[in-house]
Amino acid sequence: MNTSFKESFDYLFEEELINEIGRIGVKKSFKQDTIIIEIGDYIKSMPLLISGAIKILREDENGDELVLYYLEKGDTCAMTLSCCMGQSKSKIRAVAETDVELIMLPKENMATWLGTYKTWQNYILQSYHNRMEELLEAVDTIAFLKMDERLFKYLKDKAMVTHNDVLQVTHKQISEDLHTSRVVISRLLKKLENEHKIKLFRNSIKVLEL
DNA sequence: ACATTAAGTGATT
DNA sequence: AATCACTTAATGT
Repeated sequence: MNTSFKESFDYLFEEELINEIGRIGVKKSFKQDTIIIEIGDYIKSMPLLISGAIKILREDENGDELVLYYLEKGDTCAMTLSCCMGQSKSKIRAVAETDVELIMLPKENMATWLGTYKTWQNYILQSYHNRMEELLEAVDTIAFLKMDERLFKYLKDKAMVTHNDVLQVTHKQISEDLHTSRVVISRLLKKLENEHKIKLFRNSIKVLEL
């Protein structure tokens, strides 16, 4: 396999495992905004994220979306893990937030590796732990924070995963991610701008306070 | 020049 | 916080 992969996982796994992943894994790329996993998909392999960021969404019966959390380099998808264990379908949608590179591993291997590689076991358990934390954070955000705080957190998160304080996004797109209306977003963004936390442009927003 | 899309705003619920 | 109705500004054809 290639060097970008090693760089990403060097510090996580022993050499043997790295080599095995290199042998078995299949590298895939996704362009920005493409859907990587759709709700209802059966999952036959699990992804390891090498570069880029992935947005994890939930959707209700009307097709309205809500962003749960982001995945970054070195992360894997906990939904995939639980899908691989059981035989259930994906209950979330994964969309490439930026251009994405990842390695697909057949689900058969990830089960056997749990026994053979200590570092792998650690990684999987740790991933579950992290995802769980992020999920709780997402619940807190939705349940306890007001819309303006949610919005600012959303902007900061987005700036974080893209490593760019200038976000290429319209008010309408934001309202869809946060499951609210465009007018509300426009108003709150205006307020944030007056508080000098952000700067507004057409089709983009610069985050000033990170 | 005209149509389309993004964004701003007051009023109402 | 959501919705309506309307305005203004930017951009594409």
